[in-house]
Amino acid sequence: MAKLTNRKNGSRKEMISLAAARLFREKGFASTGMRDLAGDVGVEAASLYNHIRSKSELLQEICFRVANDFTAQLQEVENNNTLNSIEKLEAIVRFHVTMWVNRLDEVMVTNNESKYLEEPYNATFLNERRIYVRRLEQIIEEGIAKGQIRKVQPYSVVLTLLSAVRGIEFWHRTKKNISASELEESMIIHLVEGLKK
Amino acid sequence: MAKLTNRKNGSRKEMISLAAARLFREKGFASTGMRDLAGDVGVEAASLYNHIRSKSELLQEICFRVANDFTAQLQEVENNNTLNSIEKLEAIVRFHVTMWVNRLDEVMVTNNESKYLEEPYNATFLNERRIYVRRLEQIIEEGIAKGQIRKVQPYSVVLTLLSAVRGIEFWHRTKKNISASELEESMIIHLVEGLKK
DNA sequence: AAACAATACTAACAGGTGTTAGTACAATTA
DNA sequence: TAATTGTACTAACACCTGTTAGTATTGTTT
Repeated sequence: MAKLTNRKNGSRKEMISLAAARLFREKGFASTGMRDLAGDVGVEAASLYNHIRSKSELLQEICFRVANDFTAQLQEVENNNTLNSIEKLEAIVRFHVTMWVNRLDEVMVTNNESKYLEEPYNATFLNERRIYVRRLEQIIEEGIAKGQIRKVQPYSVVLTLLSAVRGIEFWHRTKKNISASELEESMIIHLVEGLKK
Repeated sequence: MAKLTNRKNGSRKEMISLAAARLFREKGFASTGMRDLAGDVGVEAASLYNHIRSKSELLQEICFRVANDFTAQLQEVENNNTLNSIEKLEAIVRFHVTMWVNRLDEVMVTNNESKYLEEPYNATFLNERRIYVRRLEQIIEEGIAKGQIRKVQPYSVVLTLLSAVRGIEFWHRTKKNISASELEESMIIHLVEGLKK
């Protein structure tokens, strides 16, 4: 029965994870009950435990899935030698905007609820984030050294870039005024253009 | 006994509110128990109710205190006719940075936990925020019309400005690399300078 | 000294929490 | 067909939640 069941199990678990991401975003991790989640999936709370190990596991999977996607894309950009430093930053910011636009639930949960990760996951997560920030700083430092980027405070610029896209959270509530691509272009101009030398 | 008691009561309540802000930020509103809060204040949970009406009331006071401070400062800037549009934006961003640096607990609670406000407070809060954003947009629109600001998407720029300062949250954990004033100058240059025509 | 108000305490409440045990049923595999 | 596996259910658990009632203690005001 292996394959069919695994497929079924997989899709069921995906449903649960998707519903969890939405609920964790809307109500917060701590305020989302297993009975809420079960209701959304259309099942009794106890039945969830045929598919997941715990509520915490759901949060772990969301946070590290998102973190891995960000890290993988950063790796790609770093390896792409056809891009100069500004173009690298632009590619990274565009990816962040895309993630916030297309995967709001997961990304917001990762940003706002990761503190509820149990140890050692929380420590691992914070460490990965620190390394991610450090790698972005290095791109900026390299750009400054090569004369492609203005003399700026790399750490401060990274913080600003990473946080600025969080504004997309509010855009999501009232999408009508401006399209996703307009938003993306506007943010690129505002955040990246000014770094050019 | 009115005055002395009120003073005592006031300071006791301030202590509770301060501890609440810190706990709400660290653990989140939902995960902060009245017994946690009481422990921090050095008292039994039930004793808190001699000073406050409910857990919700604590959140309300924090959120609206912060919201009022932001609104009051915006009012001042709007009324100051010696400032052009760029200078107005700069003053506003500087104030946001200062608030995030000096009153992190309250500001973060206001940003991250306001969704736990009970109705009608939640609706009122969201409405005030919408109006605040709208007023910032108007400053930008006016600056564009007067030729002081580049042609940008006002809404997108406001979202970016308001969210970018949230990066200060992470700076707070490791203040050592860069001072508050360096951070402020860096953010002003990155976020405001590029808007000049 | 008497009265009062503020504030702390203990005990208890009704309801909610994540999770486990045990069981029944359905579909798939041998 | 028989055995196996996945998945749903009900019932229950130990614990935690914000809050109230009732009471004792303290320090201040009349």
